Amino acid sequence: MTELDSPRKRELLAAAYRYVLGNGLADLSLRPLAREIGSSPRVLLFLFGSKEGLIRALLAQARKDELRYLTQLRDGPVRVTGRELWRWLAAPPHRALLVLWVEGYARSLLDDPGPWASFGRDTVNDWLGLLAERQLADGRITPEAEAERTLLLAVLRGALLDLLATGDVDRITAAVERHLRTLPSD
Amino acid sequence: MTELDSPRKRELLAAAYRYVLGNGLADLSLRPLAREIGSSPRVLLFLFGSKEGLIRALLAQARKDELRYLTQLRDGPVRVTGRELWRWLAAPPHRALLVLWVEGYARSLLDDPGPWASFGRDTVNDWLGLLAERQLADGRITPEAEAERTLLLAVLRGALLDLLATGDVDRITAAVERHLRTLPSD
DNA sequence: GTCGTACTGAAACGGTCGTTTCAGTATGGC
DNA sequence: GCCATACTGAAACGACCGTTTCAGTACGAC
Repeated sequence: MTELDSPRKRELLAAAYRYVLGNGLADLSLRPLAREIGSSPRVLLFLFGSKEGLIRALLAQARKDELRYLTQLRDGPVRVTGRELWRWLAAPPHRALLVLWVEGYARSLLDDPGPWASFGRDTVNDWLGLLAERQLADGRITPEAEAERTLLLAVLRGALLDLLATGDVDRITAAVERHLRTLPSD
Repeated sequence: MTELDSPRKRELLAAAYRYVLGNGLADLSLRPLAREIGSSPRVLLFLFGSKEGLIRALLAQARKDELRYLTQLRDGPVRVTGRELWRWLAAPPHRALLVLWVEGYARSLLDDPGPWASFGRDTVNDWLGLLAERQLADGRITPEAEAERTLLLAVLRGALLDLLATGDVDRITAAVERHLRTLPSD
């Protein structure tokens, strides 16, 4: 029952992840993927058990990428954290990851059970948890803190959706900034 | 080149739309769909030209559903409009439509060209346009109005994402309300 | 009655899918 | 040398896909 990774598995997962960032998960199929990353359907199934197992591994990787960034954020007041989060979300190199994120999120709303099942809820909790820590560090444990962080998360997610569809960085950044100014700064 | 609808086409589109609201668009396939709505792949292709044509018609229907609601909103200050929009988004009967909406949005970020292509951008503009009208009616044409409506849209969309994944109506409604209170009320 | 338009059924076509079968190779420990 | 472990290639399997072919039926117009 061990799910431990072999070196080859890690290597192919990384390559598949790169492929998926460019091509999306929706129409992923083993033969084209394998061809592109120098492998074969046979090997992918051997290493990941099934296509579903591979997708699970890919989504876990996406969530890990996201979490790795979140946990390395410097401490600071919520307003500053929010600003840094938005800078990260709006950075062009992260575009592909975030499109993949939206795709996983959308699928998770309908595919229950399945490899996508808890993806949406999980990322909501990841982010809310991070923001809650920041609020605690600020000494803010008022009952309004939950609404505050839920709202900030909504602003960031909603702005991200807008950005991914329209690309209007300036318009959307101004809107995010408008909200950040209502937050405690220290 | 006429795209005019025949009665039978309208009828089958309505049935297919009902089916898709329950089953999602991602794995839609003609045979199961046709079986469920009492038709056949042959007829669907005859009427819609191709599967892509059918999907286009379904997405147009979803956007029409949404717009029909938006345009029948009573006039009023932005704060009230925002509150009514959230009430609509959070209403359980609209859940299926909104999940479909997210699915279309996600696909539109990657499927260019294709039936999904402009879905995301279109709905952003639908909503921003509506909010701009409300602001004008309030006599607000300040340069900050654009940031205000972009922010309100982000709040609503982000809150919707949260709601669809977690179902925590109370927590999220409190967050939305928190933002609405910062808006002009008359 | 004949014609055009709208719709339909059954079956097949070529293709892709995830997965399996069977047969390997390469490597390192003993 | 031997054996287990890790990985791989080629080919096939059965299922399902969107689409096409061919052959209709129903019906109102004239």
